[in-house]
Amino acid sequence: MKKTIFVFSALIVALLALFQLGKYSYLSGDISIEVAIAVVAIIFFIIGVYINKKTLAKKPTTLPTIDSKKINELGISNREYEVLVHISKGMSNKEIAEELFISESTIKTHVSNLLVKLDAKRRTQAIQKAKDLEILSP
Amino acid sequence: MKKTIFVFSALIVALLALFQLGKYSYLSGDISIEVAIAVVAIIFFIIGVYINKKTLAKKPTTLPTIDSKKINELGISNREYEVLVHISKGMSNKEIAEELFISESTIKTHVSNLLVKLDAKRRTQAIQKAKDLEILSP
DNA sequence: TTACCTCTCATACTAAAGTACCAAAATCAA
DNA sequence: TTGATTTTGGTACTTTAGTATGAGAGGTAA
Repeated sequence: MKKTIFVFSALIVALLALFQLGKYSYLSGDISIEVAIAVVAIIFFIIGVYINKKTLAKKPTTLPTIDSKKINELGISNREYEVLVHISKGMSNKEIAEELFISESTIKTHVSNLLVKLDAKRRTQAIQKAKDLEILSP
Repeated sequence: MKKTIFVFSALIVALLALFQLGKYSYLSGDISIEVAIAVVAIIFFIIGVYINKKTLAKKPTTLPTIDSKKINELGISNREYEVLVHISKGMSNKEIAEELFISESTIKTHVSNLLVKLDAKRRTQAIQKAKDLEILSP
């Protein structure tokens, strides 16, 4: 909002400056009206494009939020979440174990706990539910 | 691209028209130069905003496209794809079999074929690859 | 220190998942 | 109708996944 006010203030100032330029060129005849208008047109066209780009750039609030509140609400621990992420990448328990330098048994424990906490019967279902709960990026 | 050319052509025409308007107002003195410039500024500002909105509106090419070309390229049949969709929902082979009114053996066959065609070792990996290939909605 | 939680690991078992190989219907294009 | 492809199904087997249970190590708050 503050930026918007600032930008429009700048626009007004620019307009006033151009008025003076217009009067000057009109009186002196140094600059043709065509050129002045063309310059004004180009400048404001660019300003229009720029402002809109700034505005729309922020707009995509299409929540790519990898929320952490629900993770705590579900009682999912750090390690468990880490395992969950690896599962969603399509890794096997063995591969995850090697990746995290712990035994496959431990992974199985984490997975079992995850399934309970996510109320899922399978790891594939856990992936789905986790994404629905926005604790995993789609 | 064609539209871009069209728009800029229109812009040029508009500029030329404004030149004439400028000359006319200059000669007749009916319209002050300040007003003319202000009008030009506003018009082109709006044009700039409009064009940019059009451009950026298409930009979010966040293809929610459930593409079908790659499905054929990978040699995935209709039934196999149907099974793939159910897998991505987190369903077990047995559940898919009941859903599609066919035996679990058949599902296993389809899944095996899918894994080969998607170059995956596990169903979870198949889900990931399928989404990367944009044959499954994220 | 006790109580509690997280992380770790193991064993033993059940249940899915996946592979390999084969083969009979069904579908479809030539 | 022939030939190719898809869909279906089975058996037998191997491999992951997942459950149940128990337990030790380390950190933390009461």
